[in-house]
Amino acid sequence: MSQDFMIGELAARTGCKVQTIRYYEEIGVMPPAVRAANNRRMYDDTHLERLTFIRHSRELGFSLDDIRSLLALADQPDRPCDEVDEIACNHLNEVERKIASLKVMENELRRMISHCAGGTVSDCRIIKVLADHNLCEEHSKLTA
Amino acid sequence: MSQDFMIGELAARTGCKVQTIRYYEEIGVMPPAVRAANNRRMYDDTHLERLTFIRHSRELGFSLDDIRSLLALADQPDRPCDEVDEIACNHLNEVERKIASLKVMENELRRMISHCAGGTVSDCRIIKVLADHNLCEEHSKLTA
DNA sequence: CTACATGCTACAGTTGCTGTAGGAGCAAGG
DNA sequence: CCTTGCTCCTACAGCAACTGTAGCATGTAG
Repeated sequence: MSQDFMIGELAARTGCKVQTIRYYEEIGVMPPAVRAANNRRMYDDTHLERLTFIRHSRELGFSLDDIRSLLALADQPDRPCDEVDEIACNHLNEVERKIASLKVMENELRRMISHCAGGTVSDCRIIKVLADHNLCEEHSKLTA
Repeated sequence: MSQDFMIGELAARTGCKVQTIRYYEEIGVMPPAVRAANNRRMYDDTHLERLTFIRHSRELGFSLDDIRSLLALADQPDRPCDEVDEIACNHLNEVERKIASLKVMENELRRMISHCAGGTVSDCRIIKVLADHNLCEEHSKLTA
C-alpha cells in the first residue's frame, strides 16, 4: 500500500483541482510534496487522507485557518478534544448567524417581489423599497 | 434644499465608511463627485439618495453588479420593470440556495458536535467525521 | 502657533481559490 | 524520427467588496 502517484491522480481522487492542491501546499495546509527526479510532486495515501480531511472540512464551511488548527490537533491524538469542540461550536454559531441574516433578506425580497404589480419602473415597488429604507419591514434586523 | 456637504458627513448620514464611498466612485456605482476648490468631494441630496439605495441593496445582499443595473433601471422610470423583477428574483433564488446549503452544514455540524463525548482527540467524533466522508450523513447534499 | 481632525492619492491585504502565460517532459501514432 | 497532445512545472494576475495604511495637504479650534 501507500503507492505513489502524481498530482493529477490526487486531484481526480479527491475532486479537487490541481491548482488548488498546489495552493494548499503553498499556504501550508498540505505538507510540501516529495519531488520525483523530474521535479514532479509525488503523493501517497497519507496525502490522500489529509486532502480528504481538508475538502470535507471546506464542504462544511470551515475556513482554511480553522482547518490548519484542526489538522494540527488531529496530529496530537492524546490531547483532550476541547479545542476541536470549540472550533466546531464557533463555526456552528457563525453558520447559524449567516442563516438568520439570509432569512431576513429572503423575507424582505419576497415581500418586495410580491408587491410589484408589474407596471413601469416608476411604479415598481422593488425600486421604491430599495430607495427608501423605511419601507422595509425588517430594516432593523439586517446584520449581514 | 440640496445643501452641499463633504464625504465625512455623507458617510455619517449613511453609515458607510469614507473609503467605501470613494471605492464606489472608483468602480462607477457612485457618480464622480464635484470637487471644491480645495479638491474635496462635495455632495448633495441626490448623492445621499443614491448611496442610500446602494447601501440598502447591499444589505439585502445584491451584488454591486446587480446594483449598477438596478440604478440604471431606476433612472429610466418609463420602462417596464421586468428587468428589475428578474434581477430581484434571481437574487432571491441565490439567497434560497445559500440558505439550503448552510442548513445542510448546520445539521451536520450539530450532529458531529452532539456525538462528541469529550475525551481525547483520538476518540473525537468531530475529527473522525472530518477525516472520513462516509461518516457524514448528508455528504451527497453538500453543494456550497 | 500648534494640535488635531479631516481630506486627498495610491497601494497592499483579506479569503479561497481560478485562470493564464510560458515552458518542459513523456507516450503514442504516423 | 517527428509531431501531437497530455500532464507537469513556476509565477503571476484576477475575482468581490471592501478595509487599512502611508504620506501628504488643508482647515479649524484653542
